[in-house]
Amino acid sequence: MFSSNEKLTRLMRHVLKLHRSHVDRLIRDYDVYPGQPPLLMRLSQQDGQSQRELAAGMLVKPATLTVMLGRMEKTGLVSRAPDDRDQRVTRVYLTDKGRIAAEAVMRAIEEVEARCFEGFLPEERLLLRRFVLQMHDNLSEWKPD
Amino acid sequence: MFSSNEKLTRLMRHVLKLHRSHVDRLIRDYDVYPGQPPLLMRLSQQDGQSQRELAAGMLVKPATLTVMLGRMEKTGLVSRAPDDRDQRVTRVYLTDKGRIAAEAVMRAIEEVEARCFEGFLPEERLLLRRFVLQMHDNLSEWKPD
DNA sequence: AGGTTAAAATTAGCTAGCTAACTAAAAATA
DNA sequence: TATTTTTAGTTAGCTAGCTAATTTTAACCT
Repeated sequence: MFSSNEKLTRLMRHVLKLHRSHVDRLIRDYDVYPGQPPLLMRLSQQDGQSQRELAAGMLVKPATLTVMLGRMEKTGLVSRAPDDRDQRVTRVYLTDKGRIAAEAVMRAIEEVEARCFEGFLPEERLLLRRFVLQMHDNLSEWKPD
Repeated sequence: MFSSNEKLTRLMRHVLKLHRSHVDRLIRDYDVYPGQPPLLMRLSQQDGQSQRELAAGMLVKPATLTVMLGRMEKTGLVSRAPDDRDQRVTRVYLTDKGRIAAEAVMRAIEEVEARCFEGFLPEERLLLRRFVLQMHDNLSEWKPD
């Protein structure tokens, strides 16, 4: 299915697509849509972050988050409240429903991740991480000529 | 920036995002939008494929392609014509403009790919491919319990 | 203090991807 | 042959992501 001159990045894209669709399937009953798991994870690690902080942590643009949070507020997963000190910033909180969803998401991710790296030795996992980090450094240090 | 308990898949997602944005930047002058490079590459390898074949090769749903091709027809990168034998199938062809864009895309991808794997030994590349293939197999053989 | 600059969030408008429901043509079958 | 089933493609409606422009509030600076 994947010939050996197939670009590795294409293969990686496909793997991540599978990863995401598995997670989606496992949390289908929680009103959580495909892009939202990372947000729920971050909020359950630290509740009440500003949208800017969340966007930075999720490597996503603030505008993307604005729309996403609007939807999640509507489905009752999060609530928003302005910061006391700085009226510009909006802080985001998990609702009870959101907390339940976040735990389901956490379990789902752990499960998919475990499957994904089944058969990997610990040192292979480390090596893989080193490779991906090197790819990251190669691409992020690259200023256009 | 990426703590060692950060999920590896998240890191991979970020790397692919960088990869895509670099390619986008390099082809900015050819009316080619982010999802279109894979399509142009496939068509330049074999012109006149059916939409179904293209969708399967790109690992994308046919409905996605319908919309995408509509846009690309409008920007003049591709043309569509019904198959002679089977009136259900639509075949897709590169225009002259599309062929020029496809070559630019090819150069851009090669350039980014080269950057991405700079400093990798050939055997490291192979090892990485083996890892990613194993991830792929782990996730695609997984039938939900 | 008052005017300017910077920062946080939103809005508008686009592309990409999905699912589900539909149409039309070909193939299979009774 | 007539009916049913399968296949290719489209349409509608959604989420996710982006950029660019706008608004509002805080910070800065003379």
